Amino acid sequence: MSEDTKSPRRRIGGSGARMRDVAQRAGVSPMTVSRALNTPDRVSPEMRDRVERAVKEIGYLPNHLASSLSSNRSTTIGLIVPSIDNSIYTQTIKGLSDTIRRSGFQLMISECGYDPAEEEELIASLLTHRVSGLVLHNTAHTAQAEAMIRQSGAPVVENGNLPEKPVDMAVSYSNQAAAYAMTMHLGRLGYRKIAFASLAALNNDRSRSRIAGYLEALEALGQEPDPRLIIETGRGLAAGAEAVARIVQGVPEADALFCAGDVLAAGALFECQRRGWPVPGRIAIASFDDVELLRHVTPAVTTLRLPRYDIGERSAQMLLSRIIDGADHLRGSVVDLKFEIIQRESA
Amino acid sequence: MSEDTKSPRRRIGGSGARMRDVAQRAGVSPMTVSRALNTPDRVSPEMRDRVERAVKEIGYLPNHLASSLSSNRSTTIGLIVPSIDNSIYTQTIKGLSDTIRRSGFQLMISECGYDPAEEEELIASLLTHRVSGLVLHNTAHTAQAEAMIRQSGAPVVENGNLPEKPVDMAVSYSNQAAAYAMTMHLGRLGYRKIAFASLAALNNDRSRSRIAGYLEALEALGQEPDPRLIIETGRGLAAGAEAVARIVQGVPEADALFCAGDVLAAGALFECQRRGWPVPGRIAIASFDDVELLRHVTPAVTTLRLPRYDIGERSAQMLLSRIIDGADHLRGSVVDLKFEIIQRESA
DNA sequence: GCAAAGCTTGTTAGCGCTACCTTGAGCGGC
DNA sequence: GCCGCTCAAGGTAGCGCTAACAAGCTTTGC
Repeated sequence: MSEDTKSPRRRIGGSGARMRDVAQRAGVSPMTVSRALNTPDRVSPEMRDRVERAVKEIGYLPNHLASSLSSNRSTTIGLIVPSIDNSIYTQTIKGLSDTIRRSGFQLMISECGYDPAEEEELIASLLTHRVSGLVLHNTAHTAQAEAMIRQSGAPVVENGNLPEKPVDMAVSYSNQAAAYAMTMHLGRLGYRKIAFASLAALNNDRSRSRIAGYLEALEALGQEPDPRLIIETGRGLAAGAEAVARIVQGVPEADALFCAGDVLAAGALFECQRRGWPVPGRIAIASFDDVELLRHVTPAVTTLRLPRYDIGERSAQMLLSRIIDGADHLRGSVVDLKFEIIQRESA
Repeated sequence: MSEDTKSPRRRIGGSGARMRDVAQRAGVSPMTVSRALNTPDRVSPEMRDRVERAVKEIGYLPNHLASSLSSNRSTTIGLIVPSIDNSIYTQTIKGLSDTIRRSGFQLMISECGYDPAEEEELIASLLTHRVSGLVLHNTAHTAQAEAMIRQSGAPVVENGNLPEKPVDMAVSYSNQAAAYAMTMHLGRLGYRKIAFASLAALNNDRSRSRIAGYLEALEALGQEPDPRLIIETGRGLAAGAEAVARIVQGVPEADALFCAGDVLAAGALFECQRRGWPVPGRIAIASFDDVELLRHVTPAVTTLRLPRYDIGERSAQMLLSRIIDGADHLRGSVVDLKFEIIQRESA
C-alpha cells in the first residue's frame, strides 16, 4: 500500500502509473523493471514474471518521452511528402509504415507542398521531436536543411529520384530511365509524333528528369523534338483533359501522348472518351504510374509499374539498420529499385 | 569560451546544442532562454534579441522530448485510420495535418486495418509516445482500449460515424442519414429496383449504418427490400465490376445500383462501359463519396459530397481547444457536419 | 515616503526514465 | 578456503528541459 512517494511537483490528470509504481508493486527496484521490459533476457525468469504481472495489474504504459530522453534513442521516424493526398505517395507510406511498425516504431508525417522552404521548416520540427530517422521525397533541399540534417546525425533516405549525391541514403527508381524506356517503347510500337505532358518542372527534379528521359529517347529514335509536343500542366484529371486538347490543337498529327503521371493519363483518356475518339486509334495514351484505375478503364492504359511500396519498405529497412544495428556501411548508398513497362491496350 | 560543463555521461554523435549552451552564449540563465523561446512576452525585448541571436549562431534546435517530459505537455497528435492507402482518408488527414501544423503540432499516423485488436495495440503505442490527443476513425473499440484512453486523460475525437455515445468527442456525418438520403433520391427519380453494394459489415459500423439507411429509405418509398439486391463485396475496382455482374445476374430488372463507396461505383461504371451498357439507360449508378474521378468519367456519377476535409479540420480544432485552452465543455460533443447530394448524369 | 504590487531574471528541484557503476551472491578451480 | 569470475539486482546520477518559488528591481497608490 503506502502512498508516501514524495512528489513536490504536479502529477496532473490521470497521467498514469510510473515505472516506480510498478517496481513498488512487484517489490523490486525501478531498474529491474526497466530491464525486465527492455532487455528481458538480462533478468531472471521469475523477476520477469513478477514485473509483467505488476505491469498488467496497474495498467502501466511506459513513457517513451522519458526513455528516449534518457537513452538518447527514439522510436519515431519522420516522413515529409510533397502532398499527403496524392495516391502515388500512399503506397510508399504504407511500405514504410508496415515495416517500421514491426520494430515498434511510429511514423510522423508532414506535408511540404513541393516547397523546399516548407521542407526545411518541417525537417527542423521533426528533428526537434528527435526522430531517429528521416524519409524525404524531395532530392533537392535548402543548404540550411542539409546542414541541420548533418548536425543532427540522423540517418536520412531520399525517395523521389536517384540523386547524384545523396544527402545520406537514397531508394528510388530512375525517373529519367523510366521516361526514356516508355518513350522508346512507344517509338518501337511505331508512334512517330510522341507528345509529353508533365507537371511543372519548377521545384520538381522528378519532372525535370522525366523530360530529360523523354528527350533522350526521341534522339535515340531519330525523332525531332518539337516544343509544341511538350506541355506543362497542373494537377488533376482536368489537367489531363486539357493536355489532350492543347496537344491536338497545336499538333493535330500527334499520334501518342505520354503522360508523366497516372492522374494526367486518366484525365486524358476520359477526355478522349468524351470526344468519342478511339484510343489508341486517334491518339495513343501512356502513363507513368500503374495505379489500379488504369487497369480498369477502357481501354486499359499502357504504363510503367513503379516500385512504390518497395521503396517505402526498403527505405524503412535501411533506416532501421542504421538506427538499431548502426549499419554505417549503408551511408551513401543509392538503391535503384527499377521499374517495368506494362503493355496494355491504350498504346 | 570555456568547455568546462562537467558531463559524466554520454552526449553522443552530434546531437546538437543544449539550452544551456545557448544560455552561456547569450550570457543569461537557461530559464531565460526557455522563456524567450516559449513565452517571449515574458522577457524583455533586449533579452529576446540576445537569445534569438545565440540560437541562430549555434544552430540550436530545442529538444521536444525533454520539454514535453518536463512540462507534461506534448505537441503530437495520434491518428489511427483503417487504411493509409485509401483515398477517402487522405482528405481527412490533410484537414488534420493542415490545422495542427498551424499550432506547431506533429501528426503520428498508424494503420489498424479494420481490426479493433490492432487498434487497441496502436492506441497503447501512441499513448506510450504521450500524444496529447487522439483521432480514431473507428467508433467501436475494445473495452481495454477505452479503459486506456480514459486512464490517459487524453482527448479523443472519433471520425467515421456519428456514435450514440462517443468515447469523448466525435466529428462526422451520419452514414445512415446519407445512405437514406441517396436512396430516397433514387426513389424520387423513379427507380423502382434499387440495389445496394456495400463493403463487409463485419467490424465496420459504417457499413452497417449505410445498410440501415438504405433499408429505412426503401421502407419510406414503399419498396419491398429484396435480399438479392443487397450484396457485400471486397475492396477495389474489381469488386465494383463484380457487383454489377452479380446484381444483374440475380435480379435482371434492377434499375439502379447504389454503391457504398467511390471505388465500387467507379468499378461498376467501368464494367458497364466494358459491356457497352448505357448508364443510366440500362442501370443507374450512384456513389457514396465525391472523389474527383467520379466527376470526370462518362457519365459523371451522381454521388454524395461528404465533408472529409472539414472533418479533419474540425477534429483538429476541437482537440487543440481541449489541449491548449482546456476547453472541457467540448467533452461529449458530437458534431454532425452533414453531406450533400450531387446530382449528375449516372442516375 | 513606504508598503503593496508588478515585472524581469535567477535558483532549485524535479519530469520518468536509463547509463554506469557497485554490490553481493553463487560457483568452479586448485 | 580463498581467489577470481560470472551474473542478477540495486544505487546514483543524470538526459534537457520547465514548474515553482525567490530575489531584486521598478512602479504605483495614497
